[in-house]
Amino acid sequence: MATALIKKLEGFVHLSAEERDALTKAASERVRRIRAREDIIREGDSPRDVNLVLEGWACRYKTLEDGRRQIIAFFIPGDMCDLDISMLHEMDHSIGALTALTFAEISRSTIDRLMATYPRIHQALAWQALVSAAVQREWTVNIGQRNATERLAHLFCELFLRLRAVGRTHGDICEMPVTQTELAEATGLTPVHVNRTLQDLRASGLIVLKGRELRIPDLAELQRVSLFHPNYLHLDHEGAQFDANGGEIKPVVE
Amino acid sequence: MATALIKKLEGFVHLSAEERDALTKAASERVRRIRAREDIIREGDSPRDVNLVLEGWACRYKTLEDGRRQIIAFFIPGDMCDLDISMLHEMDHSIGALTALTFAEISRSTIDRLMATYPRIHQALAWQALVSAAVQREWTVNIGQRNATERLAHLFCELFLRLRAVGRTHGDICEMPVTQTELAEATGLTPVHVNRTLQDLRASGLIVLKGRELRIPDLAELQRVSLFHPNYLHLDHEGAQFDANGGEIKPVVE
DNA sequence: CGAGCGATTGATCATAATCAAGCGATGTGG
DNA sequence: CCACATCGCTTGATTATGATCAATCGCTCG
Repeated sequence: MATALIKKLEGFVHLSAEERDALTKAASERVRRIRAREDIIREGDSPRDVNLVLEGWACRYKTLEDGRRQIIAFFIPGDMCDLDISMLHEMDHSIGALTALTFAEISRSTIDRLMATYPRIHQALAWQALVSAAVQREWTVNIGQRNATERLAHLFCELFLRLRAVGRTHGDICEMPVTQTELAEATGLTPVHVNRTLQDLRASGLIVLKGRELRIPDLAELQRVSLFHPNYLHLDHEGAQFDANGGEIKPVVE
Repeated sequence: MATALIKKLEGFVHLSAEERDALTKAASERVRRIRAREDIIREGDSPRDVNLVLEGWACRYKTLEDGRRQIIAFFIPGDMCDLDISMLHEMDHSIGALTALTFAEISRSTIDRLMATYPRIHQALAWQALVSAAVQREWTVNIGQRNATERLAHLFCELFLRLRAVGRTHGDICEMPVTQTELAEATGLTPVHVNRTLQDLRASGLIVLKGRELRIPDLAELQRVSLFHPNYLHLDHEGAQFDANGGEIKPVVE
């Protein structure tokens, strides 16, 4: 089921029933399940299919030869790993599961057919690729300029909004199935320092984090302390002009 | 003149004379010059044309409301700023000149026509977009995991190789027309610390940096100390199968 | 029950930030 | 042509954020 992807894309453009079906079908072709900590693909491998996360979380990461690891991106349900990386001969990073993971392997040809047949899907996927790039840029800012508290708070804001965009929040609660070590790897901090910073955030009432669940009692306040601005997520239905429900359809521009 | 761009793209695929002409023509349509520190476009603006750097350096950056600035990317001659960002309604970052800058404004329609007419150009530009994304990822790793010495050394390695790919090196020398403050903004360090770290790098003979010129006496050694691996730049003529000089031409896959 | 993992705590250390001042080159206006 | 302002670089002293090292605790699972 590609409900998360469809929900996310519909935040950009309304899809027709046919288009939704086509996406669902593509995402059902080949469904794989792996356990937490297994890799989907590793640095040095040659890229194969496009992977769509259906259930669970994954991450993109790079490892330095002395073992330091940086998580470069989190993938939540509805996220596609590298729509077009197949043009490169060799992966320059790895993708691994953070939790038990269900994902769809979608072949290059299926994606191509999908995009050729349904210009709106092409548009929507291209838009998602742009948003992913914007997220990557914001991570650079986050690690480069924000202190530990801001970094973690900012990451929580981002993940909460992204989860909400795929219908994975319940009120002010979302899942947060990552270890403190993984948060550390994503933010460029040490696990010990993440632990202490989380305690600060909890003590100030900004987050309620327990087990694999995060509650954000006051999102606006958490955004304020982390200097978070959601503009880079481009969540505001920008593709309305391409709607399935009327509105002109601009030529697909890539 | 789009020689830098052409040189760079030809590191990926050989272009025909006609294709080179088409690129040169597109890059001559509208040439603009601005002074150092002026912006090409600012966060909040709506994206317009594609900008191609012809001469000088520029950067992509984001500013936090309290004034902290992170440089997210450097643009050197031959670099295009956001091939396809026009799909977004609003810039989530700014692009500014680091030096006196000459750049070509290429309209969306010209780019589209170029890519539609010349599949190899489409391929090559798409490849460049992927490389830019890979560079962005590596910056995340750089800032997140490397210490000050490694970060600066790594940045120098990257810039040197990118400059070499556009024919802008002379032996082991390249231009480096950025201030220490800008290096600080790019690496997430303070200017003071950049200054001291540069002194260390100079003292250990790894770099000779003076004025706006950088010499790297032993690139392999600089790569070693910065844990630099050039794989993410994908410089290895990966698009040979799309060559103008024989070789099958695969369908454009975007 | 023991192993292993993730979270937590304490103590200490180090890298890098901050604050403040000075230097040298460049450029400009009186 | 000199005085002065500016900018980028450099230096010193001090501070602080976050890293490191090491150990413990609680929980789950085989």
